[in-house]
Amino acid sequence: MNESINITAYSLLGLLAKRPWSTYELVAFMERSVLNYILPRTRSQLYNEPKKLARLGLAHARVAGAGRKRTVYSITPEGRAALKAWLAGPGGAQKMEYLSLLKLYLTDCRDTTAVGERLAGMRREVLDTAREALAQIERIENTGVALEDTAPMASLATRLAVHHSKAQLAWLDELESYLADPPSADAAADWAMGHYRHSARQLRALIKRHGDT
Amino acid sequence: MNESINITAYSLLGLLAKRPWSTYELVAFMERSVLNYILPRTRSQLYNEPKKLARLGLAHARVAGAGRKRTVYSITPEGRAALKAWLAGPGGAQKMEYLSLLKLYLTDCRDTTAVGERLAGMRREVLDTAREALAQIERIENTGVALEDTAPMASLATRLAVHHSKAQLAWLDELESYLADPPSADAAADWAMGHYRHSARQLRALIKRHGDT
DNA sequence: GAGGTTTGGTCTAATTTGGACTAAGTTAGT
DNA sequence: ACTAACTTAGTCCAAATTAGACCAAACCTC
Repeated sequence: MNESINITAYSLLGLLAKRPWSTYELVAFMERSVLNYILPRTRSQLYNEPKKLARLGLAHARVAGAGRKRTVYSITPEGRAALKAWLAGPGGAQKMEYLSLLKLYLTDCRDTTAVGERLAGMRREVLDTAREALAQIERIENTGVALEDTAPMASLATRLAVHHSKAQLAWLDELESYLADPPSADAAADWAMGHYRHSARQLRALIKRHGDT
Repeated sequence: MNESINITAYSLLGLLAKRPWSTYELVAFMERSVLNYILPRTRSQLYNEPKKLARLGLAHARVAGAGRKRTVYSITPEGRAALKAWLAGPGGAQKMEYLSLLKLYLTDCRDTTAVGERLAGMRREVLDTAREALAQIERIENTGVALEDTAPMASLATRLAVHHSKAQLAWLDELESYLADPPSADAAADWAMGHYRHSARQLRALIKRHGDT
């Protein structure tokens, strides 16, 4: 019954290390800040984890309530210690799940109509993501950073989203050329091989240039 | 008790549409091909889903076994219909989870040692991912595409991984400049604002250039 | 013929999600 | 002053998913 503390709980603890938050604020921040990009979590979990932190003595819960219930959490010294230990530990590569790409992968590549539609849909999705990121930034610019997101780190994390959007759009542009000139049925294997060789070359160059360890 | 068919099951169905596979082959492919990048799933689920497909009549299971047990699945006409309907449906933006970045986000930005170590770790992770992708490509090049991964789509999906690695490394290079010249405590807010404005400008340009719908 | 590796899986607890549900305060219109 | 609609601030639970330990047969090597 030894409750263990998971990634979600640690990240909430990380926010509590900066100041006390009500659960609602924590949830709103996790959903609306760049954290939603780095660690998307459902509401129900976000509401559960602070309770666990309190049970474990890593945070202190105080029901501050004129009228409506509203629980405010603050970090304890034990919490700070646990957070510090966790932050010192190793990270982990990013994992992604990309349903549209999966569907593209599984559609018959000779069905150029379906492929074209999927590509258009993916472009829309990427642009929507970009627009959302932009809206987030504009919210921060209008209200002043300090309001929700004081750390310089947040602005750096946001830059990753920008680089990602750019990469994604560049890739989509590349794919458009597929539609413009799809390989014939018997040349498909060679065509794919050409792309693999191109990818391999680029990867080798990247590894060489950046990995002088 | 109406079993529903999930994304994992659909993607396995998509593979079965190409040819019959044994469960083991399906698992190996999901783990070692670019699908592991698009839809990472655990072994236990990958072993469970084909059974469900069989129960629902979307696939047909045949125990082909000289000696050892080995179940081979093939798609049924109902399976093909279900797959087609699913593929025609909408996709979904990519979701990611990036533990290292989360930790970077939560570390105190004035602790340049910790930040530096985290950045170095992230670079290692990205390079490892790139090396793995390269190894995958080389496996395909050596054995011939046809063996496991016949679709041209696979080579295009792989290109996304390349674009992603490139973007990630460019971002890391940008972050290095943080270490070289960290903002002073009282200039931190302005410094972050500068980055936000830069991001906003780039996002607006991207949206304008690519989103002429 | 002993030991290690690969093949081909099963099983379980714990985690996580998705989504329905509540209930109180707040705002806008009549 | 009354009420409808919306936002805030959550709870609850079944179902999906993961992590990872476990198992056993077949193969390879010495």
